[in-house]
Amino acid sequence: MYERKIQPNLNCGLDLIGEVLYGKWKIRLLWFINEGHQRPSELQRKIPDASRRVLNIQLKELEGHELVVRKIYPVVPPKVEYSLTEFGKTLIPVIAALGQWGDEHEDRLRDVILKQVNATPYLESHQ
Amino acid sequence: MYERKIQPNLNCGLDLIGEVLYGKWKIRLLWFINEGHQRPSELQRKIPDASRRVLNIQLKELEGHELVVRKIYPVVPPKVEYSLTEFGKTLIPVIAALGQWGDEHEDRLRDVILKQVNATPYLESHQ
DNA sequence: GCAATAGGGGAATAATTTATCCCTATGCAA
DNA sequence: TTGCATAGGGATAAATTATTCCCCTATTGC
Repeated sequence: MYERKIQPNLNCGLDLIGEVLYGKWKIRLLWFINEGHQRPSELQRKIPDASRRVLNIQLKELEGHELVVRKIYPVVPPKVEYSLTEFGKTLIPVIAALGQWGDEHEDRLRDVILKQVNATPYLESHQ
Repeated sequence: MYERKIQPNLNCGLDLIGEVLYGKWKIRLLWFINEGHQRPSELQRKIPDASRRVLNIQLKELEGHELVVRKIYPVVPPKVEYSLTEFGKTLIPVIAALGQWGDEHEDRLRDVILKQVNATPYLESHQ
């Protein structure tokens, strides 16, 4: 794993939640696990843009932060299931609030985001 | 500015809100601006761990996403004030929910975060 | 023996984000 | 005249995060 060089800020609630929620796919992982998609391969299918590797890494971090638990079934081929801990479940309403705000302002958000992204002239075929 | 090479995902509300809220200091900027700390130098004092530069950059992005507006007073020395747009204000309850969850679980969070951080043996004095 | 399956890990590299350093400009105070 | 406060930008380095590629486990079925 990567060795942090800059100590995290842990001053206020926002710092703290940031520490456990940052990571490109973490929120979605929590969401899908909550929806019942518990096996790694399932999660991967739900989040095809992420590589298998990152999902594993982020799941491990979520586990370390006690938001999910990993249950291993001693069968062959191996079977693993993730589920939310009680602690992790308390995050669901918060994530729901985030998603709801995003959904409510979907059009506007898409608009301003794309405006930013396209602000700098398109480069392409750089080689 | 940095030229994105990977297109952002804009599929669901969570993707969208992620795009505008990611950035180490953005949430806190929005929060403090909402609290009435509107001038850049004030924001810097409230967030001493961030460099002046990053705050400027992230404020600019927030402005580009139409969450804040920047008002310039033509005086010397220059005076600038940021404030939330109506759109930005709609985010405040969401941020409050994040902060509240963090505050409620403060002790436990600090605990699991530090456990993770210190999991890998302390390196230090590497040179 | 070999492929398929399901879940993971290591190393190297690419992408992205933050931090550092230094520079511009104005008017006022010491 | 030097220094300070205010606001901001460019270039570059460093830190962090994510992606890619390849390898390993063990069993069942051909």
